[in-house]
Order: sequence, then C-alpha cells, then structure tokens
Amino acid sequence: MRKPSPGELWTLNFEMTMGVMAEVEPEVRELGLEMKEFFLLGKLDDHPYPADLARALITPKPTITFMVKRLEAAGFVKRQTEADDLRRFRLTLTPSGRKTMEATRAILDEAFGRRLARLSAGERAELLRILVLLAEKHADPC
Amino acid sequence: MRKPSPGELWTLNFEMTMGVMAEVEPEVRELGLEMKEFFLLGKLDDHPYPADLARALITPKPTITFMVKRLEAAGFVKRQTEADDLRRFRLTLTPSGRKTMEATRAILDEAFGRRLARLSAGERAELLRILVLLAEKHADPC
DNA sequence: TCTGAACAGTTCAAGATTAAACTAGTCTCG
DNA sequence: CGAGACTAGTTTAATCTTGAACTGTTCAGA
Repeated sequence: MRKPSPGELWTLNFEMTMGVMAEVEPEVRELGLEMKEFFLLGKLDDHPYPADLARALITPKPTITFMVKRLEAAGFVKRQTEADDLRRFRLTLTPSGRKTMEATRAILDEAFGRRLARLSAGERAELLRILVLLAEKHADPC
Repeated sequence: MRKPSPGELWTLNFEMTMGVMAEVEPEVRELGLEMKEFFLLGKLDDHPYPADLARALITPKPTITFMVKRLEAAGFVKRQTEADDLRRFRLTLTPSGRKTMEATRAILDEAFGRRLARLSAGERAELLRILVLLAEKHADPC
C-alpha cells in the first residue's frame, strides 16, 4: 500500500473494525442483543444514568430512552429512582444482563482474537500502546 | 491500562474511531454530505454498481437505493444504464461529487492527523503495517 | 430454444432513529 | 424564599433504515 493519508488510514481502520462487527453480529443477535445494546451495557458500570450514557456513547437522548426501554423489557437492565435527585434513574445490569454482555464480549474476543493472531506478541503490545495514545481525549486548547 | 482482552482492544479502537467521526461530522454535513454517503462515494471508483456497493459497504440493498437517489439528486453521482447488462446501472462521480468527497477526506485528514501527531514517525509506520495485516480478508477455511 | 435458478435493483411496510418540544426536578444568586 | 437558568428524561412526529417480496434481466443446462 502506497503511503496513505491520515483519512485513508482512518478509513482502513474503520472498515476493519466494521468487518469484525459484521462478522460477530449474527451470533450476538442470537443472544438477544444488538451490538449497540452491547455497547450500552458495557458502559453501564461507569455511566449509570441515561444522560450520562448518551454522552459516553455519542448518541441522542431519545435513542437511549428507547434502548433502555427494550433492555429493561428484555430483563438485562434494572431501573431504580434515585432518592437524592428525582429527575434521574440509576440503571444497573441484572445478572442476566451481565451474563449476556460477557457472552457477547467472548464472541468478540474470539473474532478479533483471530485477527490479532496474525500479529506477533510484540506487534500486539505495540498496537495496544498506540491505540491508547490515539484514544486519549485531549482538552481542546481554547 | 491492564492488559485488555481482544474484545476490549477492539472496543477501544472502535470508540476512538467513532470519536473522530463524531468530531468531523458537523463540518462534513456543511458540505451537504453524510458520513455514510462519503463512504459510498469513496467506494464508487472500485465498485460502480449498487449491488457491488452493498457488498463492499456491508449495507442492505434498499439502503443503497435510497442513498444513491439522494446523491443523484444532490448532483454528486451520475447513473447510466449499462448496455451489455440491462439490470445494472453504472454509477460515476460527478466533478462536484469528487470535489466534495475530496473536501471531506481533507477534513478527515486534518482530524485524524491531529491524533496521529501524538505518535512518532516510526509508530505511524508500524500502525499502518499492523492495520494492513488486520484488515486483510482471509479465506474462511471450510 | 426453453426452463429454472440466480442476480440487479426497486417497492413497500414495519421498525428504528432522532430533532424539537415538552415536563419536571435542581441549582444559583439576589 | 423565589425567579430564572439549567439538567434529566420523555413524547411526538418526521425521517431514515431495512427485511421481505417483487419486477425484470441474464445465464446455464437440457
């Protein structure tokens, strides 16, 4: 590959990522979960409120409302009102929700693990190091 | 970061990728393009037929139909019937479509370039090498 | 040539997403 | 306290997406 521009590199990475997601999706669906719902469940421990989730997942609030509704109906999430701020609902994973989330992660581990197996141990470590650098949020210097 | 599982690494990467996309999206919208449409335009040279695009973009055929309709109406894409196979339409970028696509890529270059600037030249080269390995499609050994 | 399978692309209807507007609770500052 | 600004979460209505079914075309094999 000719030396790509940053945008081309981003696109290559994006397509790889989406390829893995598409690979995994049917199997995850069989667990009764959409990939987007998996992302939500994965954030729940650190971001237990809907508005908080909306920010963390870069997703509009109404979308979160509807996803939470579905997840609650499916028995993956429990909502409880927060005594000290009556506007908010604290969301928690039910045991079934956690189990399903972990099963999904296992499927993802397996699929992306197959790709990572193409790399040496050193390359995998380097990739981790690099991704941590890239993922870091930098304060906008205004 | 504790050594993450493959799925956690994938998720870290996915979130970084989506973060860049969210960063870029408003500016791209001002050009009159959705990000999804940008991906479509970017594939057009190599995949000039809708069904072909649907496969390349891992997207259902009706979605492509509607996106192409919009892109044609916006003057970014031209459709012409293919004489030797009357089922198919060949799609081509109009000059305006190519210009807009390139402007979008420039925005992406700028945004992802800012992240890449956190890496050394050696790390960037290593990242490219690694992503090429990960992105490669392997034949399923059945 | 004909028949049936396969493919390109579209339509339609059901379902998902989301911007805008809303309700209701909290907080700040006089 | 009380007014106004802000935040959480929902509703509504418009838009977007997509599975299923369809039309029309091509192609392989009898």
